[in-house]
Amino acid sequence: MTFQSILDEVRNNLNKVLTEMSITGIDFSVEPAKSGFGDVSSNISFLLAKQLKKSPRDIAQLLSDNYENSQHTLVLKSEAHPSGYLNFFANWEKLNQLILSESNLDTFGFVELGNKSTIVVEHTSVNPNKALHIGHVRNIIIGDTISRILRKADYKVNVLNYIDDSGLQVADILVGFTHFGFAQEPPDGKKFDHYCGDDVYVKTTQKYDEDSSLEEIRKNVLKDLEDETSETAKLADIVTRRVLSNQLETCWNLSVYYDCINFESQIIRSGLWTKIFEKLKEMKLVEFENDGKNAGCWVIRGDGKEEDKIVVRSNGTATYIAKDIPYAAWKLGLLDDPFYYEKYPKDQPNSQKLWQTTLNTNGTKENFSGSKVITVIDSRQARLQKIITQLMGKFKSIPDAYVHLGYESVTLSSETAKTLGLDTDGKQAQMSGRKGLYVSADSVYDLLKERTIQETTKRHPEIDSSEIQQIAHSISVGTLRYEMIKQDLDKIITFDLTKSLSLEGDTAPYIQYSFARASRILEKSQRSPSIDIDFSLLSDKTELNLIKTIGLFGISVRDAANNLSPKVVARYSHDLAVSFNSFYEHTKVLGIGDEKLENARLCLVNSFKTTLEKSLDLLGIVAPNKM
RNA sequence: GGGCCCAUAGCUCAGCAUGGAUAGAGUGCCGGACUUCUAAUCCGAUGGUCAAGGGAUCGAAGCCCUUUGGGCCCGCCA
Repeated sequence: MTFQSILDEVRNNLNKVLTEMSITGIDFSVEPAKSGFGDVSSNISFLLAKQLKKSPRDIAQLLSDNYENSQHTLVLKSEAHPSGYLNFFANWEKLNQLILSESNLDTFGFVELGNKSTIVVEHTSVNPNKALHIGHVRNIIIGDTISRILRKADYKVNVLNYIDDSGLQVADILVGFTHFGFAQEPPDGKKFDHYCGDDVYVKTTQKYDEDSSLEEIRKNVLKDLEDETSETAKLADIVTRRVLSNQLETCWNLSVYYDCINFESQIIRSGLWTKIFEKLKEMKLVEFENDGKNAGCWVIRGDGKEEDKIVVRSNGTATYIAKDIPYAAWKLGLLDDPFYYEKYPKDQPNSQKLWQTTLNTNGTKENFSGSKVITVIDSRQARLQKIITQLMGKFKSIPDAYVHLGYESVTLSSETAKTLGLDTDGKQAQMSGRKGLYVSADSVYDLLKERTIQETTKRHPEIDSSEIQQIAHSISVGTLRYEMIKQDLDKIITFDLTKSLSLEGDTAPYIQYSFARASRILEKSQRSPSIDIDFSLLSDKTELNLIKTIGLFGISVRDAANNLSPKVVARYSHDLAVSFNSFYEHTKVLGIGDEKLENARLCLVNSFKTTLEKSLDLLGIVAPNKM
């Protein structure tokens, strides 16, 4: 695996050197060097200092001398740095060849971590009573990116979207339709999901605040939802599926795809809860309270000072968390699967098969469970997810079989909140579906698209409008996705409408632009680059740095997959673009009057282009050839 | 009252898992580079008590403890 090869060589040789010195059990690092310190660095001397009673500097020198005797192919020389680090310099002629030829393989960047094991990634799972807002976008982009990375890391990934079609939020819009006279058709071409969220949901919940007696209606509707033969349930089915269809359009537009859609109503009707409840009782994971404040309830004991969690109320009904438990167990394949599966009525744009659960026995049997499960939900649900994780840990012996991948929420900047009519006194504001305080995913996309169409048209007046549309789409999706993924999961994103339209600096367009530049060089060269070149011709600092960065792709993928950290790939893509832009500004490729050198550089440009394409693909971002 | 997360340049963030070299980007401000493979770019300058204090270590932005400031969670709601 490219740059990994030289790391492996160094590690092996250092181990041999240690063996010769009769030293064992040292867990030293071998990693890509910081710039200015050779190509590979090891901290080995620091770790030996105490044992050998010498300064790290002297040890580095000793190791370096011994290292010179070992067989090396990719390493040119070692060097003891006065700081104590042991640095290695690569034989770039060989490493160039290795990296550039491997980068042309389809499997470049593929890492063997999952060994083809199955892993479930659940994300999106937005209540089907509203359109996706910018906070949901963070969820779906994290989930989708993680799925793509895990596939590249040799996992078979099943992507699920859980639809809570029988919850309170759905009940609320049903109340709006059945009791407050909201028309079932949205006005003048408004998307149905937007209509439900912006109008029906917001205005219906407003009425509860004004008149608390309406709560009774709400409760009855919620109760009716559980009975599939009721008129309420039938209407709910029509409404939620229509909203879901609109939500999926938004997701698909952002290049987010799924394998299977699960409906909460079916989980309830399947009787899975009863089965898992019996199991929980058997395993004494739930206990019946005879007295105290939770008398008559079944509870899960809290950890330490934490409160007990009620799973079954004293009236015998199950609480919210009780719906999550069977679903989690189902995802892990711990229960006999009660579902049948049918094709979702619409095809996904990428033609990936999309299934949905059904209780109708006409469906087929499929398997969407996994030996591991990753559930992407924002960290406000950390407490409930912790309980689920602990329960699943009791059922399944594999460590970390159930992982809650949490992330901080997206808030609105005070300026953006102000445009929505909320004065926050300079503070950021939490979004709220009920209050109608949110920025929809579709509207952000539309604004970005408008902006990028303008920008692209200005730069390329010669391009026809359908191509402009396509380019603007790629840039808009890229920009939105990149903004949602480039920072760590535990950082709050303060969304600002104006700032989100920035297309410069650490953004997707910056990265995409470097791709377009490379494409144009290759296009103008009018030939396909050959790998049969003299690799020693690529010796300029910017060339070597670009090759090195290309070679680090696999290490990046592994790091991202191991740590479930999508931003690692975002940063890698950016680093790669920076390396290329620096190369581009300093080195000419075409028209330099030296065909061999031109060939070599074309080969490098081509490697860069295919590597960036693969890297961006993990982020769900497409780079246009022109922009 | 209990629990989780955050704090690094004016602003937004990397680096922290696995301690070691001159703590890096972007953005902003200032100054340069388009008759050149696309300036959505590049080069330079400016900018740091790594929130504070303590501890362990030869060595801390990173590990441990405490404190401060900010965000979130803790219903027989979902």
